[in-house]
Amino acid sequence: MVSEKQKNILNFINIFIEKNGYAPSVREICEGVSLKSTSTVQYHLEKLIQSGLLQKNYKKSRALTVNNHLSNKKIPILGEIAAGSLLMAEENVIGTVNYPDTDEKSDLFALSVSGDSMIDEGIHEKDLVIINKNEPIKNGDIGAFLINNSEGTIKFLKNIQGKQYLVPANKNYEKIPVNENIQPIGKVVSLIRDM
Amino acid sequence: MVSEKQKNILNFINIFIEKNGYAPSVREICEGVSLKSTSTVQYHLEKLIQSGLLQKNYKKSRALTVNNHLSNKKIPILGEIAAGSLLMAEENVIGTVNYPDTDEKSDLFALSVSGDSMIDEGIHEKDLVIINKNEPIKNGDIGAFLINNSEGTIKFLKNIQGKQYLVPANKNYEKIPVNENIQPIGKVVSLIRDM
DNA sequence: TTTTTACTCGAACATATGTACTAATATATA
DNA sequence: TATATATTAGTACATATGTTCGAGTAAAAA
Repeated sequence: MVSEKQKNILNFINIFIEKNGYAPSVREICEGVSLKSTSTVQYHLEKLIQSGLLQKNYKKSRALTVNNHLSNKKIPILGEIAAGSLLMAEENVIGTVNYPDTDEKSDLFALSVSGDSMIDEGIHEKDLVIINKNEPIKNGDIGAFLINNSEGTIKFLKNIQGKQYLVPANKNYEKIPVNENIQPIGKVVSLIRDM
Repeated sequence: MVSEKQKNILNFINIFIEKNGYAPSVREICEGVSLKSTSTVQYHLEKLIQSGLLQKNYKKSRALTVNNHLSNKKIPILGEIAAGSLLMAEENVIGTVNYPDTDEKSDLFALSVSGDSMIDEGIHEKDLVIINKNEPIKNGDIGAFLINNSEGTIKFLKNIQGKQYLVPANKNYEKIPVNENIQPIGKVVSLIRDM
């Protein structure tokens, strides 16, 4: 599907971006891969776009983006979960954190932990938990949940005598039966603590 | 030094790059920060370059690079600390982890936690602790130490009645007086747990 | 053989884009 | 008050750059 020349071009673009921090122009690609005509490069760029390996923006200079699937994602940190919505509205994003993720299907975000309901699991206040919205919360997992469309929380999901509960890791808190007021957000897949 | 407008522009450039994968043109910055003249943007860009916050390439389109000192480092994970040496010999590296680091002077590595001596501080077995060899361990800090040139451990460093001790966060373990057999390695600056 | 496909080139075009120059305004400083 | 500094705007220019078109070559397929 993609020829050697096209791989060559893609590689050149990758290296160029890594080195310079911005994409090469069509003419710079010409030089870089020993082609004399800009239209030849244009031709190959089209092929690469068709193959889904590259993205281009019509008439915009140096507006190439390589679809590197193994990249380090910048994921948003949400201050609190918006009432009535699981959407990550722009105004709720209080920062971003770099997180290495191999899985394209994952939909990650980070939450800053408030409270001590999971202290016995070593999840402290102000810890950053990474949540994957596309990973189901199974029995025994720690997940993020939205209660009454207003409050976000981190709890164990546990099946006790046929009923599901949100179980804290702190004896001072009660377990919460799962009902229609509780929406699962995603599984907690990682924890980051800065000291 | 840098005005609000300049911070505003830098922020816009950052967000733009993050969103699109390439830098904005001067005119796109105009729109983005509500300025009507390209020369005004040019003026502010010059200021930002003088401040060392931005890099530009003469006459090249969209060739802006932001000097984010917040780069993502790949740091080595050590399985165990080599006997008789604090050096990170290649053969001890069992992997790498991506970690966003602000400080260029820092010398970071990661250790996989073994044992439960710090469980009450929420540091679990198999957690990854990030250690900065160039950051001194102060009283009350959690640090990494090498005992008898053979065993690496994570403990509190605490000053008790004029003497220094390595203090575990687990009642089942005793505190260890600091003597010549104990070498400080570096401060524990972060913790990563995958679940 | 003819036809198709892949690749390349050259030249020209249109414009997106960086740059330069002048002027105006406001605010601070002497 | 006069002077300097910071900021903005408008206009125009030069060119860097993406795009288009036509044509040629070589190899593979029919």
